[in-house]
Amino acid sequence: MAPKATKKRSAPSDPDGMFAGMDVFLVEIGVQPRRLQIWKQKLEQMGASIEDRLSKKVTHVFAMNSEALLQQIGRQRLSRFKGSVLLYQWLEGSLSLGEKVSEAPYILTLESGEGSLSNKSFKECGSKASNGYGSSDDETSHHKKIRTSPEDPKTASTKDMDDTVNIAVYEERKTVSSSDDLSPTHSPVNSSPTTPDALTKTVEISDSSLPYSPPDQNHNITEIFGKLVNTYRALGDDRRSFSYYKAIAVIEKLPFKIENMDQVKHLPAIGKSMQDHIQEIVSTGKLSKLEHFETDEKVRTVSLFGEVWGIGPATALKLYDKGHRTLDDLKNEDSLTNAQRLGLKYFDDIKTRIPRHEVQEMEQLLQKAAEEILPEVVVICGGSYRRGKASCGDMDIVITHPDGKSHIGFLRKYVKHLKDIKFLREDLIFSIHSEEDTDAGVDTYFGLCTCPGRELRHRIDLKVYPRDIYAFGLIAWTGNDVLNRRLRLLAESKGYRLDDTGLFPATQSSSSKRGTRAITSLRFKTEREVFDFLGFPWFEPHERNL
DNA sequence: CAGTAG
DNA sequence: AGGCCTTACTG
DNA sequence: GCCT
Repeated sequence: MAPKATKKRSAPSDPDGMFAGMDVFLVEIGVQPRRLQIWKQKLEQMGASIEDRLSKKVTHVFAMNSEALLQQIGRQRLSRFKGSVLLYQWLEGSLSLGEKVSEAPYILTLESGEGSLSNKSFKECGSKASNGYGSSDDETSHHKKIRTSPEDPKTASTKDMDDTVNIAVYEERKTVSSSDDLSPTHSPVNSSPTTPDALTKTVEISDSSLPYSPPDQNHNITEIFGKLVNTYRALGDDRRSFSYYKAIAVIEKLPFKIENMDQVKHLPAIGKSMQDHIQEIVSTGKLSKLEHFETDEKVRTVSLFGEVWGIGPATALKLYDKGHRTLDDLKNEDSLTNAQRLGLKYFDDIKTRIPRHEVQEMEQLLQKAAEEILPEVVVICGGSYRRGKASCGDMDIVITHPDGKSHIGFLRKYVKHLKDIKFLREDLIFSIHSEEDTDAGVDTYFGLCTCPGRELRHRIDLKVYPRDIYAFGLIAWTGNDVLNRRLRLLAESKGYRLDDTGLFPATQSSSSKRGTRAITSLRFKTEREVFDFLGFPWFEPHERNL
């Protein structure tokens, strides 16, 4: 019939997206073009439509600050506008949370000047490294637990470094096009031998061109909450830990410094307890609850023990109850497993972050060694390395083979060889699954390795994927965990289940029966195809530090 | 099976 | 009141 | 811990 269906939208907007029904007008003054483009794209993809002028249908106006707002629209026309006038931070907050946040804190008014006020101070705080609790931290990526140590003063500086590099990489992103998949020999995104000079320079640029950047005005609060995240995690209370983790994400996005409780009353993830805590921190500067934790010998000891690879909350508590108080004590404990003993022996080694250039060196070694055993094999270092970080807590190596079958049995030979050349030093876990039956099995090895010529132990994971589900493995092990979670939730909302082994139609029986492994994943060759299928905007690996 | 890891 | 991640190995 |  009527060919009215003009479906020419390249990026299919999702009518059920979180911005559905919104008609937005964007004040472009003071917005970095790239950032603007990203926002436009996301708005449209999540159901909003963008107007080029402030027409009647417009429901939302976004601006960087009140100056830009006035400059573009003018007081009169503005006073006639009945919709919401918000800071772009609302967008940021909603995107990072995956759902619309309350508009109240982001409302931009000319009278109160709240927006312009906070905007002023943006310049001062500039591009302060956004402290990444859990998520943006790269200790590990994936859909893992919340494991970080924001309180560790020793790692503080490296965090800053990480973010710095990200900004630098951001600049040269366009040039790096292929991030993907089945292309042997040539490594993906590693190329960023940024010099210190280049770094500082880039930072300065971004300082002036990103006047909004990460606010981080409530660092006092997020810092304390971050410590609670780790503490509860160490105690085995993952749920509670996660709550603080989510609260941090919300608070970090706020464009103002919290002073009275009304500003925080209706924020998502902030309930009664959080409000009380914020109240106490704002008025006293500290949180007695945390102080208590930090002086409690039991909590401190259990936390420490839990940092040993292989020791979790339960074991840590047992060890404490046995009377152990220091890591030295544990060395004489014979109930420890092999892996735990190794974790203990190389405790400091494993905690030592690996400079990017060393990871690069090892990745090349790994690629070369792999090809000697199996030509055409694809070896990519994922994790925080692939996301462009300046240093990495460990290495996540994702492997496949383009012919779809010769990956089988590869890992055994590979590991043996890597041991022969003294690259791999100690084993933690070795699980072979591909050699068995019909499984779309992933072979996995966890162990310790050393950089050539050195003795310092690093954690390394080797994972071999069948070609057909390789893209999923690559996505999952590149992370970060926030991105993975969003992908997973998006898939879920569209009736699928996503994990590192594939994308499956959501059959309810998927959880019921065990033997029914026959459910096969949808096939995608590249990461981008997966993103596209899910209707998720494409993120280059270095853009996945959410 | 509990505990742990990613 | 009950969900908030899933899956596989170690011992 | 928060949220439905």
